[in-house]
Amino acid sequence: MDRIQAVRLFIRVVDLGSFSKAAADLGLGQPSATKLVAQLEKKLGSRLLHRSTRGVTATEIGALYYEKCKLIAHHVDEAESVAALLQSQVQGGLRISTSVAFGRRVLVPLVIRFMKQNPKLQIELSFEDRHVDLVAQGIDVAIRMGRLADSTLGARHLGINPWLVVAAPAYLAQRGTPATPADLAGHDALVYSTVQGDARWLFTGADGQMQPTAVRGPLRSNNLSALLAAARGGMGLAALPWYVAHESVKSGAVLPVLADWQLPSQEIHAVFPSPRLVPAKVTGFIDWLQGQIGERWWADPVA
Amino acid sequence: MDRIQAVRLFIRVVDLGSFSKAAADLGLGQPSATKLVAQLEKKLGSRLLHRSTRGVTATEIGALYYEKCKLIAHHVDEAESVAALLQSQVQGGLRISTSVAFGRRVLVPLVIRFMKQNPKLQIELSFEDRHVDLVAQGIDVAIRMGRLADSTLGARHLGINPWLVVAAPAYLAQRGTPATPADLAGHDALVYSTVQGDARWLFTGADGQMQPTAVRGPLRSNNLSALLAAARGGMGLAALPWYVAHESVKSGAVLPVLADWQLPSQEIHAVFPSPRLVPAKVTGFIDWLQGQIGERWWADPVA
DNA sequence: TTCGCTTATGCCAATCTGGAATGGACAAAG
DNA sequence: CTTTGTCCATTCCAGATTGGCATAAGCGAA
Repeated sequence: MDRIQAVRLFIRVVDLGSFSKAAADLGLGQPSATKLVAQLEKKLGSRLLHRSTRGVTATEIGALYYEKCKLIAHHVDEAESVAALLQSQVQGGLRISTSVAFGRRVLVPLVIRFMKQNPKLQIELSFEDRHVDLVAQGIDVAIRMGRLADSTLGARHLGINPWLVVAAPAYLAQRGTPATPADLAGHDALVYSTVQGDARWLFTGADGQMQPTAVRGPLRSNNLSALLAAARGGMGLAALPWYVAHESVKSGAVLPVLADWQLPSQEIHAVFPSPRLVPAKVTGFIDWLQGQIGERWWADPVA
Repeated sequence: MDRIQAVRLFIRVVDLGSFSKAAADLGLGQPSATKLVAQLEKKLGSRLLHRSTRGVTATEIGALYYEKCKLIAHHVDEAESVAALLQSQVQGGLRISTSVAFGRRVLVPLVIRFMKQNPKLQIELSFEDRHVDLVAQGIDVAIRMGRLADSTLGARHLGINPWLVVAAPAYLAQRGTPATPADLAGHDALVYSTVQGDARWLFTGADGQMQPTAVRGPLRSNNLSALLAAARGGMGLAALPWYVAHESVKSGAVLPVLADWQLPSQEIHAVFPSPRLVPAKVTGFIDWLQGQIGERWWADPVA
């Protein structure tokens, strides 16, 4: 027995003065209405309606209870609309977690545009390269690179994050330009410790042949901007995401190396707690993000 | 699924931060709690709680909904207490229907005493000798004489209403005092049309022998006081309830006649709509009435 | 009278509930 | 590092409940 529906039914019965009409109004059978109100009365231990064969009228207690019921129904509607409001509109707080480099270079301009379109949204951007616990940290959505860990979290594929190897022209002039991964043995590598912690770059040739290549060099860092700066300074070769290197490549500060060899691309995912019943602000943000990220998003982040 | 209980459960879950504790608090199993809240969320289409293995915390929507839920629970409690209040205390309006003579002579002084003991009670006394429709007229309790009609109404036996035959001493001196019902043939009878519409008095002798006796006379009335007045005026013999005749008998204005012969006593009943779930004000009044009406109530109405 | 509309009730299949047991995950303690 | 304890989610099953159909009965209107 759903007592809230019973309350709603009772209100309609009093309004219409009839079980049958009220039942039809709420889309259930007349016997159900009779039984439901009878149960309500039993629970209250008090008769609410005077039954006659010609209709029903409220008793003294029933009339008072009717007023209270209208209050209850009103508050229930309000409570449901609270949820519906937050559910339907993109508003409230949205906590986003992202990796440092991707967030700083790609996500920040996108988020700023999204904020302008949704003034009611309060965004908190959290930069963390390690994978944080979404639930524990109260994160609504995290943008993550690479393969997803087995998890009960919800996820949406956003795009591909391609990588390349770059070096400064001065470095290449001095140390020569490698033509194959094997040539890297004699070169200095700038290693991104977070992803390439094992100091191996996995190249894929034009024939699809995978070729893991051990690298070593003077710098390891978990900060891609630092690696880019080092590469621009001629400190060695760096394997970087395109979105990090693109500007420097375009300006000529660094040159692509081993362009015929592919580094493994990372998948970009939006991850959020619980795949079911996701708030509209989260799905809205992710949907919008998908629309913004095109095929060559890394070439022009603020397209 | 009882949504009100679900709301109450949700409140406890948020308060205690645990499904298990809240379930134990409300006296149900932990799986039930999990399912109930899950259904609540499904109905709302929005996740209310962040689950972790260490406990639960409210989501943003859940926190807002929690506040609303406390309001709802408060109003529900209030509505139930409204019913309980009217149910437990004798207060509100009490509509009583009674026959004219019994009401005027017996019930009115009793009701006045009852009113003094229950100041919150608003009583409406309706005098009607015919049997009214309790539901249609909004009567809470009716005091009825005689055998009950087959009915779905609730009823309580209050006592016995004995009758007797009286006449004025002057009348008896002039016309003689009848010694047996058969003697009535030569007498004038004052007929109470409501009960004795067929002009027959049903005597029962000391041996238990029933003896219907046809009577006739100069006056028929549906008002017992009028018959008493006529009897006191020497107009004839009247069959009256003891409570009507008692005072006049005591003062000697009329004398009992055929004292060895019994007229059929009427049963006195309190009748009320619907035998189930009777409001406390009704049962309270009837209980009190039963305590007031003793064996010889008709001899001293304001005992 | 007959008709139409109302409420109350018995009955039955389908559904749903609620509890026990299990699994899995995590945190604190040893 | 392992153990232990706690907590949530899921599965499964018996039992209760629901909701609708059909029906009865009462009452007012035509």
